[in-house]
Amino acid sequence: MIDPLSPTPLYLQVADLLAARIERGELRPGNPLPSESQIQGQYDVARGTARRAVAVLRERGLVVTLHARGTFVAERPTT
Amino acid sequence: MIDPLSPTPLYLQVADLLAARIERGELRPGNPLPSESQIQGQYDVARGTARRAVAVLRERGLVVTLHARGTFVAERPTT
DNA sequence: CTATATTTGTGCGTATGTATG
DNA sequence: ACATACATACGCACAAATATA
Repeated sequence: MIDPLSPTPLYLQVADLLAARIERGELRPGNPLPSESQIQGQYDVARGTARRAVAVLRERGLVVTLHARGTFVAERPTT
Repeated sequence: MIDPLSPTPLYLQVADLLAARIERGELRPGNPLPSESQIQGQYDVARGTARRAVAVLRERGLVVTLHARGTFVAERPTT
């Protein structure tokens, strides 16, 4: 899954794993993403790394984050 | 403003720019300094460079840093 | 209304690795 | 060998907003 020795940064590896779950339809629009704390535990990374991974998905427009509520899979535009 | 080609290290250039803002009264005693992240963005340097710049100001007694709170312009001694 | 737990947001502290001059 | 500078990644502490008992 995650390779700490890979030249690919951990936060990118985590981001890609989460993105894959979304594209696979395992996480559907409106569904909550795992919390930072859960990502931390599931992938055994620091919270900062989990946060950065989610930030990548946000920049890609895949998810939307609400303060103190969570991060959710973005609704895809109707087109 | 900042010259990456200058023989003067970046962290010193940044420190001097911040010190100038303090001496100019633009940043007053008690006011928060820009965060490391903000310095990073404003001067387009790495976080380590921003940190080191702030460290210089701390050594000069211009600012005080509180863990997990921030860095603040030092209150000038009454003399 | 109060208290607690959860989750995101922010800021500093530290260590490691890489590259350059 | 050394100093500078970048990036990544770990951690701690606290604030702010939300949800729930």
